[in-house]
Amino acid sequence: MATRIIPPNFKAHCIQLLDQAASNLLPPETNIHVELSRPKQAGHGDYASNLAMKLAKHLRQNPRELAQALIKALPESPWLEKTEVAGGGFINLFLKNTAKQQFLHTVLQTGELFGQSSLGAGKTVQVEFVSANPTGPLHVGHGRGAAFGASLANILAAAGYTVAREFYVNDAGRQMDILTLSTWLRYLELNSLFFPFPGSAYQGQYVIDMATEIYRAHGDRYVHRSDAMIQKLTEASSLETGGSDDGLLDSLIATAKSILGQDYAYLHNLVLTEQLGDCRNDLMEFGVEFETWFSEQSLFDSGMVAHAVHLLEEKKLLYRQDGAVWFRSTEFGDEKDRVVQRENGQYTYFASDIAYHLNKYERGFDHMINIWGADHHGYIPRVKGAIEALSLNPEKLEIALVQFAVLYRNGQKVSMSTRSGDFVTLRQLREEVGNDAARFFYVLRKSDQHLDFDLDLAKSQSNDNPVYYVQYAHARICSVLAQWDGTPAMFATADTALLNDPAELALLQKMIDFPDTVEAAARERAPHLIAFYLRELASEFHSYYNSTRFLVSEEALKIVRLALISAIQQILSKGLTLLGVTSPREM
RNA sequence: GUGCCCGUAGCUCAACCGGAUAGAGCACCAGCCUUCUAAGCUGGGGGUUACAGGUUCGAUUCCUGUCGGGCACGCCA
Repeated sequence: MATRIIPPNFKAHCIQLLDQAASNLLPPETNIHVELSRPKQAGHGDYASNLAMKLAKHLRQNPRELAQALIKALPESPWLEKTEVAGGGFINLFLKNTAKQQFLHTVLQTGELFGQSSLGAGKTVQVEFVSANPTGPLHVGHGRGAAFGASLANILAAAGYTVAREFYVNDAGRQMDILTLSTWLRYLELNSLFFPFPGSAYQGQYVIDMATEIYRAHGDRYVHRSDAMIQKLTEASSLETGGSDDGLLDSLIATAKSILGQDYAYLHNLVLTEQLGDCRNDLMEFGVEFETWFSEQSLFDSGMVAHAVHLLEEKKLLYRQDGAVWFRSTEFGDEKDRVVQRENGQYTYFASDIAYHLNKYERGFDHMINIWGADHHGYIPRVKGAIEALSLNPEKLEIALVQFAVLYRNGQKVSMSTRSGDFVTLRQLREEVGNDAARFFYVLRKSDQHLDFDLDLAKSQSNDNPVYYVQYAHARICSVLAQWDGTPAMFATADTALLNDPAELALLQKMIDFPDTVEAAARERAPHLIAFYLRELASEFHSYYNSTRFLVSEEALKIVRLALISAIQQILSKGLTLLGVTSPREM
C-alpha cells in the first residue's frame, strides 16, 4: 500500500500558511497575529481570516488588495482546494475533500487520544474547587462547582496540562466549632437534657443523626457536668437576642470546650471525619475526585499561618487597631483594610487563606485556578492583594467564578434556605435526575451565567433532554456496529473517497473541529463548549442516520460508512468522558 | 448607598475576546416507522441583541449614561 501522508490539524496548518505569507510579504516589524474562524456559512469556506482587514489599518493599504497579495504569497499546501477574497477583505480557505476524507484515518488511528492537544504541554496547573465547609451535606450550588471544576480539569488535562485537583478542607474554623457544639447539644437532648436549641446553630437532621450515633456508641459518656451550659442556654433564650447572636455562640463554644476538656477534640474530630467522609463519598459517586485534600488545620500546625502573617509584618503592612491586627489591603486596591488576627487572638479565615496561597505558590505550579461561588467575588481583591504583598506574581492565580444554580420543578422555583436546613442536597439531586443528567446540565451553561436547572427536563427520557440525545447517538452507533460481523481492523483499508455526500463531508469537518474545540474549552475555561459541540455532532449524526443506510450490501461502501460512524462514536465517548458523563452502549 | 456580574426569538441559552445575512433547543404548526433503536428525522413562522448616545471600514461584543435583575459589602467561612 502506498504510504499515506498524515493530515495535520488543518486549522493550525492554515494559520501557519497565513503566518508565513504575511512574514514574507510584510515589513519585519509588523505585528502579525493570525486568527482563523469557522465561517457560519458554508459558502465562505472551511476557515476564514480577518488578517488583511486587521493589518490594512496600520499598513494604510486597501484590505481587499492586501488580502489578494497575501493569498498570492501563500505557500503551497497539499490540503487546500482554493482560497478567495470575500467581503471587505476576508480570506476564505477551502479544504480539499480528500483532505477531509483522509482525516478519518487520523481520527481512527489516534483512537482515544484524538482530541488531546499540546496547548499546555510541560505546564502544570492546579485546580482548586468545591472546597465546601465540611459542616453539612453538599447542596446543588456545590454541585455546579464540582461539575464545572471536574470537567475543566479533565479538559485541561486533554489539552496537555499536568493537572492537580485539590479540595481545601476548612477544618480549622469557627464553623467547625459551631458544628461540634450543635452536635453535642443534640446529643445532650438525647440524654434527656432539655433547653432551647440556639437558632444560629446547625439545624439539619444530619446533626441529630451524628448525635444519635454518638449516643448509641457511648451512652452518656460525653454528657459531663453540663449544668453550666444549660443554664447559659436558658438565660440566652430569655434575653431574646434576635438577629445576630455570634457572641452567644462563641461563648457557648468556650463553655463546651471547658466542660468537655479533652473530649472536645474527640467530638470535633468525629464530626469532621463524618462530614468529610460523606462529602468525599458524595463527590466520588458524582465522578469527582481529587489528588489532594488540603487541611486548613495543617497550616496552623506547621506554623505556616504565623509565618505568613510574620512576612506581612516584616513588610510593615500590618497595624493594630481596636485590639485586632489589620492588613493594609487598601494599598493593593481593596476597598478597606482587613483583619488577620481578631481581638481574641484568633486568626481569621483570611489569615489562613494567605498562608494557603503562599503554600500553593511554594509548590511551584505554573498556574493556579481557584473555582469559587460568585458570592465570593468581593473576596478576590484582598487575596490578590495579599499575594502581591508577598511579592508573588498575582497573574499565576486565576479566580473562576461560578454563578448560582436555581432549581425549577413544575415550572416553579424550588426554594432553598440554608439556615433552616431546608435545601436540596447534591445527593438528592443525583438521586432524582441521575449523575449523567446532573453533570451534563451543570455544564450546559457558561459558568458565569446563572443556571436555571429544570428538574423535570433533566429527568425526562425524551428528545427534549440533551443528555439522552447525545447518549442516544452513541448507543445507536454501538447498536449498528454490533450487527456487523467485521472488525475495526478492516477500517484501515476503507476507501474514504467514497464519503462525498455533503452530509458526510460536514461530519468529517465536524470531527476536524473536535481538537480545536477542546483547546478552546481549555483556553476559555469553558466546558460548555464541549457540551454544545457534542449536541451538534449528535444532531448531524442523527440526521445522517435517517438519510443513509450503513449496513449495505456493497462492501466498500459499508466499510467506509461504518468507519465514519465508528469515529463519531469514539469522539462522542471522548467528549462525554471529559464531562464526566457515561457513554451507554444501549439505551 | 458603593462595588462586581448580567439583560439576545414566547421560554432556556449560544455566538470561537471587534467580523460576513445574530444561531441552537424547547414550545407552536405540518409531515416521516414492514428497512441498522422514533430517546430519532424533515419542513415552517418567530429579532430594532433592555434603552439612548459614542468609538470605526464594521458593535450582541469596547466606552458613557438610563432602566431592570442577581451578588457582595463581618474581628463568619
